[in-house]
Amino acid sequence: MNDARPPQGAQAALRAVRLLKRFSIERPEMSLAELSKASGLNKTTTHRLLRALQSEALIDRNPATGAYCLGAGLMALGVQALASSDLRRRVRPVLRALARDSGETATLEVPVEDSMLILDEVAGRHVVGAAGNIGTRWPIHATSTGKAYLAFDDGCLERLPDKLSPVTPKTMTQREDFQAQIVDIRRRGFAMTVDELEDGFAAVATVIRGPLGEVQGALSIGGPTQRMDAARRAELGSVLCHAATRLNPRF
Amino acid sequence: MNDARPPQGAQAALRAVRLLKRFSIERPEMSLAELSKASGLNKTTTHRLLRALQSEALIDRNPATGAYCLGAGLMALGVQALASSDLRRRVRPVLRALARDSGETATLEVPVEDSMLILDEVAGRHVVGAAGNIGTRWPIHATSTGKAYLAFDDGCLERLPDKLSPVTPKTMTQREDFQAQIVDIRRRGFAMTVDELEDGFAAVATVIRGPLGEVQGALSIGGPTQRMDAARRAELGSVLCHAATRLNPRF
DNA sequence: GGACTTCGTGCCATAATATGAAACATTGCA
DNA sequence: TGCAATGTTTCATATTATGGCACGAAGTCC
Repeated sequence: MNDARPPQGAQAALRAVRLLKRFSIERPEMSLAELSKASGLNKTTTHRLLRALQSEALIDRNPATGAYCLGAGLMALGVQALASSDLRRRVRPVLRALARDSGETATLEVPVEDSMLILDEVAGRHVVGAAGNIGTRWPIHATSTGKAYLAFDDGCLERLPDKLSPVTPKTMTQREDFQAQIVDIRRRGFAMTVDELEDGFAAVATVIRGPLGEVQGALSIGGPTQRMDAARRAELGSVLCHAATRLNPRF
Repeated sequence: MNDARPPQGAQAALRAVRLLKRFSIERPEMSLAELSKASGLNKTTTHRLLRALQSEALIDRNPATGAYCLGAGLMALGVQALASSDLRRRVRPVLRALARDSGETATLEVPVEDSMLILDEVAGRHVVGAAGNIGTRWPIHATSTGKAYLAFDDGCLERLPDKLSPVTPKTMTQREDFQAQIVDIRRRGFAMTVDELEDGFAAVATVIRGPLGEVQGALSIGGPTQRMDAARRAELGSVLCHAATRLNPRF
């Protein structure tokens, strides 16, 4: 939906944002040199941008090591963003119902860059893989929600990186394979992954649409592959589509 | 702790960040003209920055109205920031214990700009005012945690805005009043507010220190003023100080 | 139904702004 | 003690961001 055309005349702002995005769970703290090298920016430039971000509390420093890390201001902005989106609030009760009725874990996800971000999650009855995964991001091509986006959101294919790295042996890595699946997904109304994101994990997903028919997010139900045979996937997929339809303000 | 010296040579980045901060709960969506006026930036400049932010998914647009709002990328960054700070993880069990033992609500807060941000919260036994306040921000001068910061974090006084607007009739609004309190707070080891943030609400708070003695955050216990007479406040304050000490890695 | 306002967007000359090489100050390591 | 790596500051340069202006579209008021 929201394509990202290459802007111009805001290089510094872009660079600053990209610096922030360099941080990850694996690397929550980075030195100036690391950041500079990783982002390809001059050391001085990096330093100046970081200083600016720090003055706005988006960047903090470990007082012991002097390393840079994400700051409290970002937490505030993130929470603000979460609170602002009424999507989460609207979908919350639906997630509960889905989790209750299916016994599996239900999630609400949106695309960010080339991955799917878990916005909200309600664990199912079965206590298997369910954990606080809110905020986790998975490759778009290895998730059921990602596939749903690819099938139903025009222009989402551009989000797919050129190189599709496999997460499990079953992960789809050829762009052509998607073309075939997309037809099925559109006809069926929902997407699925089986052992493609994690071995032993399967999920079904579909998209939520807004008043103008634009895609606002994706719902999924997922659980152990054993419990998710073809018949059950079809059943859950149908439940999912029904829920998504009721979330559409046009109905 | 982290003072914000005026940076230079990163104007564009700063302006972009400040645009993001213009959004609030009351105004989750704004038009270009509004943002431009509110931030004092030229319309063209505002537009260019917003475009850049949008391309990075920090800004999104309401497809129906075309209004700007905070984007999913910010949620991702915010969650990332929350996950990165091990502060929350470390303090979580302590909050639980505090809430359990006292029956009141315990929070973990950090300063952002001129307010205190609730990073985490565990509701007490009594179901009174406890709600999902994580992400809420309160004026630094009207909160117990804010006072604790003012007393124990050098240079935090600079965070105090010149004009201290009263939140309730009891809110302290004179800078001089703080000077007197700060001495008491330092000797006592914890700060308190009674009916200053909300009528009928009282709380005690103290700070958590890191390995170098630097202030990392603030803990609070709060509840209805009726239950929080002077004796109980002293008792809870003592409990709080004990908990804060145990959180210090030097012990 | 036409004149007017307000909105987002594109263009472009200007100079203010951000840039990066180099040098400096500190700290940790050999 | 010397070496290497770090974060930090300075400064001349031109790249980059700026904002005035103009355009098309959508909405509003007579």
